Amino acid sequence: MTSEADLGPRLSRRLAYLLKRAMVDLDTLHEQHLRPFGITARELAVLLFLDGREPESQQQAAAHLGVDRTTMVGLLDALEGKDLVARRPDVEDRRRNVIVLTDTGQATLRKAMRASDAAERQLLAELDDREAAQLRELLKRVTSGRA
Amino acid sequence: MTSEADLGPRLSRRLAYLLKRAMVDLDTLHEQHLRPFGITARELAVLLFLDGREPESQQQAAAHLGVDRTTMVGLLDALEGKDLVARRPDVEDRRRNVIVLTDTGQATLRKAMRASDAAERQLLAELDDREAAQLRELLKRVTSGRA
DNA sequence: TATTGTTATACTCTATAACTATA
DNA sequence: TATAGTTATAGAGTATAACAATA
Repeated sequence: MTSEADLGPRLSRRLAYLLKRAMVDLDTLHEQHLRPFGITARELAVLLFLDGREPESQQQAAAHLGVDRTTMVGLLDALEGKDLVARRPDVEDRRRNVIVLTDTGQATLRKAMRASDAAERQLLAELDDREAAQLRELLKRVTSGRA
Repeated sequence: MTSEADLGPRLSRRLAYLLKRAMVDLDTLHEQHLRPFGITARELAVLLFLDGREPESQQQAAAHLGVDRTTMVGLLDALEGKDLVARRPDVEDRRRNVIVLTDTGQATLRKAMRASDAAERQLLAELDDREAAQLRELLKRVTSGRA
C-alpha cells in the first residue's frame, strides 16, 4: 500500500517507518470506508469534536483541533456546503460564529463513526482483540507523556 | 507538542489521532536530535537505505524508497552538497547515475543512527523495555499484513 | 522509440498579511 | 485599539509534463 518493494530490515524496523506506514494505510482505509458518506477523515474528526462539546466559536474549535483559523474557514465551508454543520451568529458577540451540528450532521456522524471503526478493525486485522487493545493502550501512554 | 488543549476522549482515543500524534512527536524529536548532524530524518532514511545495498541508480533507489524520481533529484542534490553521497556515472549505462555513500556519509550515518535511537527512546520513555518491544512488534505485524 | 536524469510547471496544503465588522 | 471571520497572497512539498543525453 505504501511501498511495493523491500526496504531492508534496518529501515523497515525503524519506529518512524512503522508509524508512518500504519498512518498511511489507515488513511487509505478511511478514504475507502468514508467515501459513501462524502466526508474525509479530517472532517469526521471535526464532526466528532463538535458533537461532544458545548457550542464553540470557530476560533475556539480551531484552537482545540490544532488547525489555523484560516484553515478552519475552508473546513467549515465544506461541511456547511454539505449541510453537516451550521454557523450561527453569537447573540452575545456578533463578531463570532457558533458552530453546531445539523441533524444531518448528527446522523452522518453516527454512520461515519461505524465506518471508521471498520477501517480501524481492518488496519488491525492481523491482531486479536487483546493485542489490538494493547496497541491502543501503548500508543495512548506514549502520547500522553507529552500532553 | 501537538495540541495544547483537551480534545475529549472520543477523539483522542481514535487510532488515527494516536498514530499521527506519535508520528508528529517523533518527527519533532528527530529534528532536535539530528540537528547537530545537519540532516533530516528523511535524509537519514536515504543514507541508511543506501548503506545496506549494492549501489543502485537514482530511479531504483527512488522506487524502493517510494519517492518520485523528480523528488529524488532534490534529495540527492542536498546530500551531495553536504558530501554525504556521490553520484557516479554508470559505466555500463551512461544514462544512469550510481549513488554511493561517501566516507563522510558513512561516518555521519553511524552517528546519526545513534541520535535516532535516542529520539526513539525518548518517544517511548513512558514504556519499559518489554512494552517498547511489544509496541514495535505489534506495529510491525499491522503493517506487514499489507506488504 | 524508450529510458535516465533534469528542469519547468502546476497543484495541494498550510501559514502570514491584509481587510471588514464588530467590540 | 483589539478581536472574529474572511480573503488574498506566499511558502513548502510533491506530482506531471517537457527536454537533453543515451540506449
